[in-house]
Amino acid sequence: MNTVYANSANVAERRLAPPSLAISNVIFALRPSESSGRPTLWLPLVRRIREPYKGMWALPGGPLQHDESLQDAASRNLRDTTGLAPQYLEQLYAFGGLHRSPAQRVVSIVYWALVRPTEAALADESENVRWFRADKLSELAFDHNAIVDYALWRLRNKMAYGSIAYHLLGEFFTLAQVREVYEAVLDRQLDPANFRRQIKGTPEIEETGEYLQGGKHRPPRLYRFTGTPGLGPDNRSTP
Amino acid sequence: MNTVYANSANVAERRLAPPSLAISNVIFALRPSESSGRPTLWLPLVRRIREPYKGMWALPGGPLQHDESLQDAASRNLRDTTGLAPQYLEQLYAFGGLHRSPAQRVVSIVYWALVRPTEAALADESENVRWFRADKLSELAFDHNAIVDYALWRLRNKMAYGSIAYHLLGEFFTLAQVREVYEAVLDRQLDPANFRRQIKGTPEIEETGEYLQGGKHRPPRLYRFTGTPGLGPDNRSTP
DNA sequence: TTAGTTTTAGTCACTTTGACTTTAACTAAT
DNA sequence: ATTAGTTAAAGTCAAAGTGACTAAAACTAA
Repeated sequence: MNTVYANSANVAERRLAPPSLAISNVIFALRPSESSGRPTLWLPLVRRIREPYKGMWALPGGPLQHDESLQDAASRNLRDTTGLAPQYLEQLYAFGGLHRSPAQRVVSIVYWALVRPTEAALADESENVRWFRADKLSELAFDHNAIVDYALWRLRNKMAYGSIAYHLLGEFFTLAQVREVYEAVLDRQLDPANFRRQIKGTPEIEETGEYLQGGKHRPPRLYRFTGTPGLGPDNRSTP
Repeated sequence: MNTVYANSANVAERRLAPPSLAISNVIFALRPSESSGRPTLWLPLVRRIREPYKGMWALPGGPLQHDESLQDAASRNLRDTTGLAPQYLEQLYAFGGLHRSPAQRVVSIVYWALVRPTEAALADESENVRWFRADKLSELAFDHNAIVDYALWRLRNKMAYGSIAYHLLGEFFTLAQVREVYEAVLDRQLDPANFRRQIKGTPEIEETGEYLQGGKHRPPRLYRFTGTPGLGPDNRSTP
């Protein structure tokens, strides 16, 4: 039942504050690694400016406003903290352990997002907002390391099945670029020829007449993704 | 404090109150269909005894207590309302649309559960708690029809990949019984020979020396499931 | 004893997958 | 201008997996 049980709670329980509700975001984007130059996964974090965990890095997030849905809250927070409008946004999980935050009980509904590299390059960065490599994070505030781990697990999972990699790329891309996304996320090399065969088998990938010029070698053909984002219960309107 | 808002009779004030947090459960179990006798999916619903949606059927659920995790709250509610201790319990989704409940904003964190038929048979049933066929539900309270639809989608999805069907069966089962589970959930016939080949290929299925006696035909061998439940972020301790 | 039914094993064509080879098309160096 | 080097793109081949089907084995009921 979804009704509020405020009346049925006994006095002792009523004195305790109800858990507060917050939204957090795990935002993935590709950036070239400083060392190899190959694309790798990065995510933006914000520095906490108050207790608890003051000074530590944490996932962007904030309280849920009364007039916005969960998804809207995630979108807004994304825009507010990083200036990003994600290409892909999906609910990850609701974290509600008892001791996630000292003193106050917080239930965090976490979303995960994918943004294109062009957008990620424009993202606000400042003293208190910075991008980090997703696989080389230091200790974060709260349980945010575990949350990022789970988001990475979901990303790898969805990548292996669904067609999600394209949301990390621009509108036009080469098949080698798609392969680099897979290699970055799955963290292993893939055979170029076999990978190409598989990708070309998916109907959501469309050949364009264009070729990527300016490279050092044979110019690769450009492709376009014509599919739609995934289908959670909130956005099943797009079939 | 929550009582300030909850006791307020003013709807406008309640709109501004922080959303209240509730837990709901979609509980699946197999029961023989009245018509065909073949196993089909059923779930327990509770009748609402107060507004809103008074008199209508709804998913079991209730508020989140201050001293229990989300998963614990789901377990407890399951036990309280139906007397069940599920074989499988996993978070489904957090539903937080603005108008899910009239007057008050409610965010529901929904869990879904699988229970064995032996347990399901023992479940409490009363004037206000009854089991219904999952594919023949009437109009439920709130957005609970959509929630059940999504839970069904997840169940079918997980069934197609992971080894989850066994949580709807007892400790020992025949391969034909496993096939019946798949047929009930996926709602299509499967070739017995090919299905058997596939299931026998999974390492989590163990042959026992026992055979199911008392049937009308050749006695089938009994098997046992040796795998572990799925791995959400909350229960990744079992690898 | 026989007919009927389910369990269990096996066959065969077709598809998919991983490893590998070959050719095409371009740039950079000689 | 030619050649070496590199990537793009297509193709080959064997192994593994899948769907449709056949057939034998093992039981009950008539």
